[in-house]
Order: sequence, then C-alpha cells, then structure tokens
Amino acid sequence: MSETKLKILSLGEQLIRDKGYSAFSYHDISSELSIKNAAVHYHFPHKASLAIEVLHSTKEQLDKMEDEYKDATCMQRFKAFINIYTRSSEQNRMCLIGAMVSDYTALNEDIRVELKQLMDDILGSLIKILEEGKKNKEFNFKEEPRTKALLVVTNMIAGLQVARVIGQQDYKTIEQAVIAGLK
Amino acid sequence: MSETKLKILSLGEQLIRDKGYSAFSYHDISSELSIKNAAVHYHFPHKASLAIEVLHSTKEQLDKMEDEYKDATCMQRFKAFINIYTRSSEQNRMCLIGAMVSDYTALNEDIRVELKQLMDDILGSLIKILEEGKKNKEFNFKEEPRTKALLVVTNMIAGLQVARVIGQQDYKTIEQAVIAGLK
DNA sequence: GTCTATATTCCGATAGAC
DNA sequence: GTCTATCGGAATATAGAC
Repeated sequence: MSETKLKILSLGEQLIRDKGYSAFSYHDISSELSIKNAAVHYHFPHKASLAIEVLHSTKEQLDKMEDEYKDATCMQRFKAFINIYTRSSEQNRMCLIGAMVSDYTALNEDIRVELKQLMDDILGSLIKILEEGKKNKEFNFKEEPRTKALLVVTNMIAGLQVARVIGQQDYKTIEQAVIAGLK
Repeated sequence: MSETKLKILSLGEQLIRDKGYSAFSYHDISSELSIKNAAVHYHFPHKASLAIEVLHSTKEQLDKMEDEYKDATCMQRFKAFINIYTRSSEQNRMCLIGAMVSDYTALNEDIRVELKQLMDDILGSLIKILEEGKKNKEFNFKEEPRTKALLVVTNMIAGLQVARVIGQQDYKTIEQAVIAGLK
C-alpha cells in the first residue's frame, strides 16, 4: 500500500473515532495531509470504502494481537484486550465500534455487514479469553462467558464515550472495576 | 406549548435517538409532520435549540419518575430506571445520552453543557438508588455506588447501541445480568 | 498520483407574503 | 404560524489536464 494511502487510512480511523463516521469529511483528511479532496477519492473512491478498509485494518490488528498473546495467561490476554481501550482513552477518542454503532442507521448495507462481522470477531475473541480463564480458575465470575463479554464490552464502549463528557477519570474507574470484576 | 411545537419536540427526540444528532435533519421533521422547513425553524430557530429542549424534557421526565417512585423500594426504583432503556430497546433506538455523547465533538458548547448536566443528573439519581439499597441490604455489590452506577449506565448505553447491530436479544441478556448483578 | 474545476445534493437558516 | 422562495455553505463525488 502506498505511503499516502496508508496515511489516509490511519487518519481516517482517528477521525471516525474522534468525530464519528457521519461527522468526518474528506476535507478533514485532505486539509490535514495537505493534499486535495480528489486525491483522497483516488485512493478511496467512496467514503464507505474508506470505512470498510478501516474496519478490515482493525480486524487485522485483533488477529495480530491474538497471535502475539496466544501463549499468555488469560489475565494477560484480557489486559491486552482492555489496553486497546486504555489507549483510546488517552487520545480522548471512542473505540472504532463505539464510533460506528452509534451511526448505524446512517450506514449502508455493505458497512453494516462488515461492522457486524468485526463486532462478532471482537466478542468472540473476548468470549474465548473469559471461557478459558473461568475453566482454569484464573477468573471467577458467575455469568456465562458470552454474557460477561457483553457486559465488559459495553462498559468499555460507553465508558470511552461518556468519559469525553464527564471526564477521563471515570473511564479509569470503569476500567479498574472491570478488571476487579473478574476476581 | 402549542400542539405543533410538542409534536416537533417529540419527533426530534425520536430522530436523535434513531439516527443521532448530526444525522437527523429538519427535513426529516417537516416531511413526517407534513409541514415546511420554515415552520420548524419558527418553533426552534436553531437545531441546537431543539436539542437543548429535548435534553430539558428528558430531565423533566427523570424528575417526574423520581417523584413517582419516592416511596418505593430501591429495587423498584432501580427497575423503573432500567425500564427506560427497555422501552428504548423495544423501539430499536438508542437512549438520548448514548445518541448525544457519540456526537460530542460535533456539539456546540451550549449543548455540551446541557448534556453534561443531564448526564450528572442521571448518574446522581442512580447513585442515590444504589447507595440507599446497599445501606439497607436490598442490594449486595462490592463496588462504590458511583463506580457501580458508571458500570450500570455504560452497560445500558452501549447495550442499546450494539443491540442494533448484533440483535435485541443481547440487550435483554445485558439487562438481566445487570439486575442479577445487584444480588 | 495529484491537481483544478465543477456537478450535484443536502442542510441549516432567513426574508417576506399571507 | 405557516407558507414560498432563496441564500450560503458544506459534503460526496467525478471529469479531465498535468
């Protein structure tokens, strides 16, 4: 992938997670990168195609992390998962899922399908960590792993969203409580 | 308040919770109510003024609910609180807070202030219920009431958001787990 | 691959008639 | 209070030169 395309992809992700999919524009990208609107369209003909590549790129990062941590303890894997959100919090941004789901009715069918796919992958990855950790007694929670995964993920997604209004300290509080909730 | 203004206010709230603040337009309102764009502007000169009145109206509903349930048990009050989200789920909509916070960077300062105010009020209301219920042994949770409130509201906010992608059954699962998590 | 220029559409908002 | 008409601006997108 060309240098410019990579920069657009990366900036596109940051913008989506800062302003939301509907609210960011190709102008935001072109002005920041000192290129023209048409150049952005050359690399990503439609806004939807940029969003879809951002979703794919996030899926790749998830796969990479799973691979890197495949021999780690469940708690280490869980903390690596949570760390994605910690980094978002430090940027004062939402996570990609949180930014996209809240624009769901404005998305076309292609993006909706990709978004559901990524959501299923993230949830699936977390469920595996929780299942295994419960089985080997690393974790101690009473809910079904899928239920616990839904609780954790929604804490993270909305935690990042509300922290922009009420303060990042509250995100930290949520994060610590989520980790403590496994013991 | 005139009939038309009330209809616009109500529809405005539904649209914000369906499409998000940035994504809904005065055209959505005028077409649905079979009036003209200018008529909507007569009642709400700016889009921001409509949003602010929607936020105020939600605050009034919260106050009304607190008053109605002032002699109820903490569990009854908690369930009444959760019921707001249940109704949103049945409409396949986000809650107002969830719809607005995800558009936070697109909001002007006036709305941001009102949004933070409402967020504080909702959180404060829930904290009181949790505090009292913990004190009188109706509830049994180990976190600080404020922490528990943050966990519960983020479960609800993002639960409604992700349910539109992965299915309303998952919202139901979250809701049941949240209630079970008080015992 | 990037540019200039422009088409098209949509949105928030206002002036002024009725 | 609602209408017609329109302004100004922004957004997505494309054609064609370099």
